Amino acid sequence: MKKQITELTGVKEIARRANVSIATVDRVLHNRKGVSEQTKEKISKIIEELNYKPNLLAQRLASRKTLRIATLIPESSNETSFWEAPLQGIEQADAEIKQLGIIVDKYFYDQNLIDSFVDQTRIILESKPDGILLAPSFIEESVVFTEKCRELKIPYVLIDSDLPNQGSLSYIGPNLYHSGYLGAHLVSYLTGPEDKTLIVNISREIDNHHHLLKKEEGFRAYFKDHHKPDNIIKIDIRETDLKSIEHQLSKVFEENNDIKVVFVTNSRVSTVAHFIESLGKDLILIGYDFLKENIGYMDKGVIDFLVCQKPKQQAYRGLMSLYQHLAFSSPVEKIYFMPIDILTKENSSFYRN
Amino acid sequence: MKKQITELTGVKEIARRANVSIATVDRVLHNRKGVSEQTKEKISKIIEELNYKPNLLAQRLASRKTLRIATLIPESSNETSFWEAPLQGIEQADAEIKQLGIIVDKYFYDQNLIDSFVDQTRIILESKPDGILLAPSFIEESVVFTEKCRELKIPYVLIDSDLPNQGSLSYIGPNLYHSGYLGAHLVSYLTGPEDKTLIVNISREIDNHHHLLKKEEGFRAYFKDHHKPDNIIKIDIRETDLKSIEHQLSKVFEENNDIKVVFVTNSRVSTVAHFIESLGKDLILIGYDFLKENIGYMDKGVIDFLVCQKPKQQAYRGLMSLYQHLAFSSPVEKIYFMPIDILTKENSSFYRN
DNA sequence: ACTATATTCGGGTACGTTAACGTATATAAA
DNA sequence: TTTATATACGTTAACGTACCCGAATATAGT
Repeated sequence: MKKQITELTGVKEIARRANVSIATVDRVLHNRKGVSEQTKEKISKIIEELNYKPNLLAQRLASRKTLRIATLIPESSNETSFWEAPLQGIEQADAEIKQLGIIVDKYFYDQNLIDSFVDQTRIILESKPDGILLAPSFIEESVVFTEKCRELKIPYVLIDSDLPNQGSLSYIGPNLYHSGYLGAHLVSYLTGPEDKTLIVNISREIDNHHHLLKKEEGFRAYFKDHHKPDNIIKIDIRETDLKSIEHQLSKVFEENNDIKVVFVTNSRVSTVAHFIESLGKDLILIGYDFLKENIGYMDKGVIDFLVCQKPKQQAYRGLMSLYQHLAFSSPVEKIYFMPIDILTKENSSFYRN
Repeated sequence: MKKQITELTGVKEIARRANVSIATVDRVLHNRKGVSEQTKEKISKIIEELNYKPNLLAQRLASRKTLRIATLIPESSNETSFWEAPLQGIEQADAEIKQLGIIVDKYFYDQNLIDSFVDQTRIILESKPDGILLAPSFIEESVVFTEKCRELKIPYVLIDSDLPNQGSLSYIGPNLYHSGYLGAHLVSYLTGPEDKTLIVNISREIDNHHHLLKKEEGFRAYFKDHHKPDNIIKIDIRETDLKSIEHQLSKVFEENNDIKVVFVTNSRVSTVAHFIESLGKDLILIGYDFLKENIGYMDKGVIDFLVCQKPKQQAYRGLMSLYQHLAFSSPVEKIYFMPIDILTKENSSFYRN
């Protein structure tokens, strides 16, 4: 004897009301073919009326297919540990959805080797994943890659930096311009009219240099917009080893002794901190990203502010929205700008990266 | 003919290996009685070996019981819209888990009427929910309530402010002391040795005044810890209407004309902003919370910084961890301090409350 | 030895959905 | 008309777990 505790909703109920079998209901739900226009309409109407929402549990359970998502981000090098955070985000998301029939394949490339990026994209495409999470450091190569994805109808989500007009499912990351703008806003509180500000870009040409340029652009725009004198000096350092950096910095400081604020446009601020500490001057130092090294210098009082954009969350969110999209075809925000967080010595210990 | 695509794990496999029925395995898994020591041990061993993890989807699907969670927070009044955000968080979580067999019952109390709080707690207890999310504004009454919850073995999560040592499942909210400490840190960047700072507490006695005191404590502690002269004036305003506030403020400013920074210890900073704007002085104003009114004054440049702790997230997280706990008995962080976010004119539009 | 009761266990249905497979009917081609 | 072929739809096993119900066996009481 079957006890029917059946809800008043669900495919069964729809089928009952429409006087058809659940299979037919299923067909219109997934608009597969094999249903006459007439019955299709009838069923659709009932679905509407009942405001039917499928039971996600049952859906995933019954659907035998396991989804595969590939992730491609830089490996964290000994030069910067920045990419540890996104990796953690990926791993957290992985842990949460693996029990739901999703497999996450992680791929990495060397930020200094374009070829490694291209290689990995090839391997990924061969594996034919259902979705891709991508940190597109190399712009041109990424464009090529994402075009192929679109051909193959593989949805992809970008994190950390955007490729405009490339039809990604979503971009999740910073608004670089505004984060620079914010940096300048902070600086404006901290400087008098005589003080000079030094902008430091540390990056090999090969990196996604535009990242830094966007920030600098925002930074300068602030002073322009507020009609403030921008006593700004700028230095581009193209060798990312400690020695070159210190060498170049000391040159700048010899030539300018009225620098009050130093604004470093990326996470390599800790090396600058190292230099400034040895300099012994009382400067204000602003940089980017919640890295152990940086926090260390902030706790010591060498770094004053860090601007940060939750890299771990970016990756986590990216994977999750990919999952939501693939598993339940739920809508995804096309652009999700991360909040621009300001870290100081006094709130960094509460920060969630 | 049954096609068995059976995994190598799952109750079926355990049953097969142990040479028993799945019902018996189920008994062991939920350690219900009705299994001999012998077979119990045998099964347990196999479970261990296979490192069996139940399929959460199937588990929830098969479990007929729907969980009920009650939430109790202040209603948002016309004096402050602060509690709109937590309510949004509750609603978002509700939307996400309602399809998973969870019912969320929302209750509200008037922050100015203790009785309304007590009434609601009584009603909640009568409804015998499986879990409770609570914003415990009234300390003593909340203690009484949570004690009853413990007697009835109903787990509860606290948000916004903590009841120490009350055996809650979790506290999710600010670390008030540190948020005050951070405020002082910001102030220290913005003041010279001669400048005075005004602390403004706006709150009826009936509110959870300790909230403000904790912040003030942290604020003062900063100056002490850093051996800075604390040119601090403080004012307690016990009438929360605009008129009283302006009256009291103007008195203070008449008596002190060297005030440089104003630190308001809660979200009512917008009323102070209104006053300061009319005053026409170039002061630095720091306050709390991402409210429309406050953001308005920040955009106008009257409020310089807002400290904020994601009230929406607090409620969302609280409900979700309650759900995770009840549905899957997953572990819950006992204390989850929210990040202490710094908002300025330039990053507020990217903020996620 | 025979009933009464407790203990231990298996069979089987249900949760809500998917999808393979089969059947009936309509339409077109011979 | 017969046969092929597409179209429309229904039946049913399966996903992995929960738990009711009853059967088999053991133990105790007379």
